[in-house]
Amino acid sequence: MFRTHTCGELRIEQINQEVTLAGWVQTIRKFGSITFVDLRDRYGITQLLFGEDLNTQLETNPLGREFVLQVKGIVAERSNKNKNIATGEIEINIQSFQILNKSSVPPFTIQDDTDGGDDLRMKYRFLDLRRNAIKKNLELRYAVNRSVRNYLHEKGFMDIETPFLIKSTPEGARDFVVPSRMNAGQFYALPQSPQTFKQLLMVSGYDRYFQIVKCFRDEDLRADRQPEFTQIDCEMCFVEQEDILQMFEGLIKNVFKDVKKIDYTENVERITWQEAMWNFGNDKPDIRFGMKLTNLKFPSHTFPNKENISNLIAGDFAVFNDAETVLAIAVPGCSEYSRKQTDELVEWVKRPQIGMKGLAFIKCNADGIYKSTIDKFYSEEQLKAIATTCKAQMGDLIILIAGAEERTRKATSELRLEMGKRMGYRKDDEFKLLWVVDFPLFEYAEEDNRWVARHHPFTSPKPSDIDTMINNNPAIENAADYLKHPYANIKANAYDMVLNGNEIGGGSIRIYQKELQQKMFTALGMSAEEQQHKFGFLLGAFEYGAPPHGGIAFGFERLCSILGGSESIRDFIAFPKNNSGRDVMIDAPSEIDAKQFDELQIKLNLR
RNA sequence: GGAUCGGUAGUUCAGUUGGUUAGAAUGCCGCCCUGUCACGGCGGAGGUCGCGGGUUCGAGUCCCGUCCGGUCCGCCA
Repeated sequence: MFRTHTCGELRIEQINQEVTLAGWVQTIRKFGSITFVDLRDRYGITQLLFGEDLNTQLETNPLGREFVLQVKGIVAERSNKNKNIATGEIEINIQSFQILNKSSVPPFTIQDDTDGGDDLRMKYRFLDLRRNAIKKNLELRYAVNRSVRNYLHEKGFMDIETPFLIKSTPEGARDFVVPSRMNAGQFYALPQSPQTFKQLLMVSGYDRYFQIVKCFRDEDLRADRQPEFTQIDCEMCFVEQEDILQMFEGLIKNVFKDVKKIDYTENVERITWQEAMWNFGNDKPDIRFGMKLTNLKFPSHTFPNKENISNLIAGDFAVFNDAETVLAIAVPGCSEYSRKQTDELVEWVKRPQIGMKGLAFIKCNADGIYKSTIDKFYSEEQLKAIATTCKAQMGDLIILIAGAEERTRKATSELRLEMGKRMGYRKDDEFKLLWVVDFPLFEYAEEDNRWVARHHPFTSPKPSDIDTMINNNPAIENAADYLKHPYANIKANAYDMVLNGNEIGGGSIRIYQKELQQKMFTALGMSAEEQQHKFGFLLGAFEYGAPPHGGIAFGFERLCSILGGSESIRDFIAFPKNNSGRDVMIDAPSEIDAKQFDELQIKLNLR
């Protein structure tokens, strides 16, 4: 037998047993005639004791870090126990050992707090993966995977694989393309998601489908974005939005229970997209804390059902008077902020990523005095009225931001998150789920002067908006007035699941009637010929008894990273790509042989 | 496409207004050490300061270009 036990399982109960272990040398501590070696494998670390009798053998066969070792010995109780590791009460008195393989000195230490930088760790990812920190993340990933599979299996979902070599559809993200040798001059695309296939499966009657599946998008990357990533992709027939929300908040709650031992019993809060934008300036709000935005001034067409209260800030302050939007947040207990601290916040919003020109502050001092940077323009009564509207308490610091609607709302949202972080309201071990519902169906793409689907072109409008969609011409005469077009207010049967301010999943009830789907494609500027060419297979399928259906997809790595309390999804991928989409370990992408080009009948034309 | 930060020993970093022989920690090598577990002690080796050009008596340090990496904006239905 190669090994009788792993390096993580021996305890005091196994004393005096003869065991064989195999693993990697973590550290060697030599004390004259005796030598301690920590032997590591996936399961833990066990201390080996090499006695005096093995010294000659160790001299001819010296050990080094990361050597692969097989040892035979007797489990013994330690005289000095190590409470920090699970096997810390025992050690192995080595009788014989064999070096199974040597190792070069690793370029960084294989430890929890490694000395290796990101770049180096990616290049030697196979060594990085030996580290506990990464192993723990992959274990978490597998635990989430198992939990999801178990839940969906229990609910009658069926895992069906869909193809990776599919047809390119320029709608949405940029496709990765794969040239076809047998069909020279033609290309497959790698799927951005199995969207159309899972809808076809619904037409086929597989009424509960799921897949934990790779998706590919050729867009620029971020810490939380990889060119290939995994989705938990689900679809159901004969369901309404409510059925989906119930089913899949159940899924995530089950993951909390299985993986984090958290009993998430409360109902998941729901908020409309418009309320999210109004209260948080963001369609994926972090609701672990309050600090909601106060809309002091805003363009009326953005929130047609909201009352404008800009008279509250009427006065001589040109910045507010000229601004399209003025928003405020009340930060609890920060009225004592020094000039230096407020200046620092101003610098923070001036960074190009935020791009605001400045901030105004009102300090609601504990003694009931309002002290502000805009005292010159507003009376004490006005400041008090603003503070009341912002629901500020004594001791709060009100921060006011003014500017163009979109940018200001975004900046305020960022500032809210930043202040939430600084105030310690965003704890890694607190989890708050949220459904954001009733997204707009369309977005306006200025560069093309046309509508684009906010979610995707298969998303159905709210039943009450179907007539608006069918009876109106999508054409926009005046680009500046696109918000006045009836399409701007059409709401979709779409929903996102948000966890701690991160979109972890999104989906919709789909269109299942051919005519409505055609109207949708037309609205997106597709001619009848284009529709047939790109999506003829789907429109055709809708002629043969397509059932009402809908679904959702979760970003698997993102979910794992939030559960693991990490910012980066890379730590949850065994072999991730870097910022430029490179795998620095295998050095991909790379050039291909002239022969390959020849077979594909492709000629490079690099610019 | 854009902004920004970084690149110095195997590794992580420091390096002053431009000025002698570029340092520390850790790792590595050698010797000593029978209870360590971040072992300890003594000694040693280890550098194209990313690359190219420029300014200067003199450049790790200043300037220009370039490559690589991180973060962000645009982009990501």
